[in-house]
Amino acid sequence: MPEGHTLHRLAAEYRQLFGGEPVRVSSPQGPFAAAARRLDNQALTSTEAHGKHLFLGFAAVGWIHVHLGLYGKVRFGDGPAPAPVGQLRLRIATDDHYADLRGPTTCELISEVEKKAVHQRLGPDPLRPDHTGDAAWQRISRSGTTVAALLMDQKVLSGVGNIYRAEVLFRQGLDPRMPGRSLSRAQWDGIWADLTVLMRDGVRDGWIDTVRPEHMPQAMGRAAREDAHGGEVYVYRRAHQPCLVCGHPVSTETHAGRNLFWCPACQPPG
DNA sequence: TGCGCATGCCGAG
DNA sequence: TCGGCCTGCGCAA
Repeated sequence: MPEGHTLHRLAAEYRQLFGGEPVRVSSPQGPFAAAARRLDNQALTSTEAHGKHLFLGFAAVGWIHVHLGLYGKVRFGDGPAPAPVGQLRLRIATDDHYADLRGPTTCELISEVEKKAVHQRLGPDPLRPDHTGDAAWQRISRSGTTVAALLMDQKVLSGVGNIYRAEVLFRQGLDPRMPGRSLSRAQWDGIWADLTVLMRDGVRDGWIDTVRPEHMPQAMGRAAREDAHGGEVYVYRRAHQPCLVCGHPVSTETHAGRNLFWCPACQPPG
């Protein structure tokens, strides 16, 4: 489930399992093998996430920059790592733990300067305490692009994917197709504040759960509501099903190549 | 068993 | 705006 909360969880888990100590680094297949040899037996000194980007810092060498894309996954395990199976891009291991990275869009060794350049092309991240929504507002308030597209533009705002986009706009009662420039400052502040809450919950829980208790269907047990994305949501992938608040069927359309979901009654135009 | 789709992103046109 | 891509899942056949 690679939206921003996933990467912040990964940064914390890599830090917890491997931080401060020398680690074995290997890349059994693929173009990262030479870089892995340079990192092998170096200490992992820091980890951080910005939006959907993960950075693993080795002070003596540089940073591993990871982007999971749509398919990438990290699996952590206890004990000595088993023999690698299949396409394994990056393994970090000690005698006690291992972490296997598969299928990422990006896994590269970069310098401090290159890392800065990545940060500079990303918008503020609601999960980073040192970020505010101001820079995003500067872009959004002057744009004729839809709010739906702006929220997914990582140069404007980082860490929000299709689920958080759909859910925050529902919770704020905003039509996803309204242009950024017709959003009020108060509405933007509401989006940013709500994203901060929702995404922090996502980091804490490991899944995206956005439905307020008063809207939770009584009949739904925990097992039943944990579907492909993990938690319970208002509109994401609930096309044609009744809105949990008003009962109107949830709408869907392809918008800029991605599936968009909203309730036309709770999120009216204008 | 194989198909289509998916929470992302890029480059070509 | 579209196709492509590194994977994994649910579903139909």
